[in-house]
Amino acid sequence: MNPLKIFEEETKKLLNDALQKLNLKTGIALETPPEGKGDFAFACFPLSKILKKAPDKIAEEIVKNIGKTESIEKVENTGAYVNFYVDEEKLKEITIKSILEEKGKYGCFPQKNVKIILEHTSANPTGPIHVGRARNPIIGDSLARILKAYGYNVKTEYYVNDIGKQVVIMAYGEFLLPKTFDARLSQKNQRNKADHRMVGYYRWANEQMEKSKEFSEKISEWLRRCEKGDKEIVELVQTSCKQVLNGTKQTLKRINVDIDKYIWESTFVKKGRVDEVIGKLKKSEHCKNENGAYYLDLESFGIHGRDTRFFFTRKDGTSLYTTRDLAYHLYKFKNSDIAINVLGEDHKLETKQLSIALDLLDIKKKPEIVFYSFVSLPEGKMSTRKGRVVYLDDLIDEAVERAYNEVKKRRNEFLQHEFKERNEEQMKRIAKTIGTGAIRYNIIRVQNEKQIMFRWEDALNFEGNSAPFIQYAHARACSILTKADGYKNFDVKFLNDETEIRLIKKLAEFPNIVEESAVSRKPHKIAGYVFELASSFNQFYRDMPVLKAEEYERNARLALADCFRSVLKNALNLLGIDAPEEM
RNA sequence: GGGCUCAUGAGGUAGUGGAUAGCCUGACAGGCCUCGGACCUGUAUGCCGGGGUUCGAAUCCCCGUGAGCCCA
Repeated sequence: MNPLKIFEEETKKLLNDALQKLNLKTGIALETPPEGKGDFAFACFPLSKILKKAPDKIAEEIVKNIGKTESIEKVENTGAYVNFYVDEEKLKEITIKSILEEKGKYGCFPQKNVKIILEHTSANPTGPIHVGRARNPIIGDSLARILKAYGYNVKTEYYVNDIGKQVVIMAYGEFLLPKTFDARLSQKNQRNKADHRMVGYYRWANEQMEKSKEFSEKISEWLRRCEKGDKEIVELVQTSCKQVLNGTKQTLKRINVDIDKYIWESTFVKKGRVDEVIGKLKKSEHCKNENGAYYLDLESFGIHGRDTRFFFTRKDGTSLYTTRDLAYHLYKFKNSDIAINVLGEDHKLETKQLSIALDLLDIKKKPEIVFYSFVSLPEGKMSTRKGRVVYLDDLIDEAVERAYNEVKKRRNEFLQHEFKERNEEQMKRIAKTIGTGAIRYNIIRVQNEKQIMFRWEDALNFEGNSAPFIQYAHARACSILTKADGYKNFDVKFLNDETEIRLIKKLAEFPNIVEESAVSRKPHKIAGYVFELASSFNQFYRDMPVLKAEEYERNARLALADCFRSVLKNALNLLGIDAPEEM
């Protein structure tokens, strides 16, 4: 249930009735007023023009005409605003009751029977995932969780680029340099993980290409054969890609990202889907030919300069990346109602071309794109080829290690009072929860389009606006509940402190936040909410003793703490961040 | 050169055309040492510049400046 919705509907109805009595016809847009001025507000400025009256006079008249109702306790105007105050007793009761009844389901919406294919990550399998692109799985996975909570049937997909120059370069490197090269690699890279091993071949082959024309030509030959579907080459390339992909999956698993399906680009060539696309595009009136290579002339679509010509075949008839991507999208639309792609900002032009080509193919559906900007280093953009990167694996290691040291230090202090045994296994688990949580949170809290400069001290921030701060609030609440050993017969009327009311209102907001975040496809809204929720709890925690309180207060406050930890856990779950019971 | 995106205290970041622009870090001044200090309170510093639309602009439009990305 959405507690606030009930009050919002009631407010709209009251307002509507009042406006009708005054013979006013206008849309009702409610705002959230600043603190201390109620819960919903209606601005009368636009009406003053129609009525030729001062807006505060109109507000006064509306207030006079507002009827009585159960849910709204008070209505008054401040200046040109009509402010509505909810009946707090009722709100408290509904909110606490909903949360305790629905538990993990609080904040979830009914199933919509709408299928979404959400493509994310889809990094070229030529090396480990680096921090520059780490936003992709984190945004994609969080968004998938949020959309599921909002009631969509979501399946995530990773599009594996196993055709194309980059993967051919890597495969050729591996082909030429088997085991002997491994020894050389291990000096630079101690991590025994397939993706970290394979990137060595990729880098080596790139160096050779720059040095030798012959080498470069050999790669081109392989690429041609690969694109034509030459069995031998395709298999070699796929074997290389699979190794890298295995490493990628492990890395993603470490940050709680699990992708439902891996779709191989080559399958669309094999199954003839790409040829179908090419055939249809050739029939378009915008199709032209230059030396045997086919392209679409996009000038009439408002694309100028060199981008006007969108090539979809080469001279030898083989397809290009975007052509194959078109075939992939036809598959997506066949299998879903909505297709969402999480892509780096470098794919913007390509996406535009794809969308026009879909029009020409008479496909009404278009993919929705969630773009994000890169995380860059102070010395420039990250590059796997140049070796100027911070790998996600290294960042995770560092974060988990730092978290472990913190946990150990704090536990030593804490255990002096608690006489508990220190458990190595448990500390490691907690460190993982904290370390990976910190990474996910620090990336997801910033809006996608903002460019982020990677700095170790920011990425590993454990204080203030960070995951550990939020997780700690959860652990605190859990600790109180464990010590209390249950509660019963609580009555919400004992929750009257300012900090208690504020916390309850925050809890009541949650379903609205999920909705906003899902509809706008902006996961960072959840991150903002989670922080505000934890802050509200900390203020309550400071002012209101729970365990030492008198029986009635104690029970009510325990119920509130219980609600808090439950909602916080649900919200963190939408971001793929674990909520530890101890830290 | 053309296109897309971004610009908010010292650094970082939120902000739905509407009320006093929130928050984090750092600085300074405090509280509490509690139910587990990864806490809480207060102070100082801010909407890139210039036009426009509007009763009202950080938010929308135009021009400029700077950064990122793409195409050449």
